[in-house]
Amino acid sequence: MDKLPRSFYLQDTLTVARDLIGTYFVVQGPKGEIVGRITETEAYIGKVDKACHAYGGKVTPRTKILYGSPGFAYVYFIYGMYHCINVVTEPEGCAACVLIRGIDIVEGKDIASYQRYNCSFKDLSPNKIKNFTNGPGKLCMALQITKEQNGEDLLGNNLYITKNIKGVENIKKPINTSKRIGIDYAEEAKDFLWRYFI
DNA sequence: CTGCCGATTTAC
DNA sequence: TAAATCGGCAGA
Repeated sequence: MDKLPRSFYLQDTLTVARDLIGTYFVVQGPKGEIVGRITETEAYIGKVDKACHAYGGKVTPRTKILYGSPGFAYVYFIYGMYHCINVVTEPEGCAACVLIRGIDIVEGKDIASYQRYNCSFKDLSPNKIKNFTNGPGKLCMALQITKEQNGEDLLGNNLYITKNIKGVENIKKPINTSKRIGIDYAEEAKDFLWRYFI
């Protein structure tokens, strides 16, 4: 189990977004461990990106964490009912991050299922399984990630990412790119191919 | 303090 | 296609 080091998050944001695909997101929650293989990410880079919350150097209480050290969680509340989790990238002073948009749960399915649908995983319909954690708000619901986790160190013990987990082969699949989702207001930035997925 | 809007999800 | 639902932020 190699926890990704600080130097990983220090890299260029597009590199981090691409290389996070296929890694394992681990949450030690109150009810136990949940592990999900990352299948979809998006990059946000404040300096040049009108879709980023910290575009143009904007500093607010919410965006402050983005300017800090890499390898910390940026969790924000959206649409009055959902949370999204990002990992902060690049050196301190650069507001940039990677949004985790999709995972496949490989451990702790039942815990996640109760947190998302309030029932056992075995009782999920095919449709619910398909829509289990294939969106940023969905996966935060399943992993019970809220603003409690905002600012949490991803090199700590509660929340981290590993390259591999024991007993599970990290199969490399072709990584696709596309425009990012839900940012049509962002002018030229809406066309950046900063979404990565398998 | 007021008012608008959103890096979404779900049901119809 | 539209509703749900409220914190964040800009502007008065």
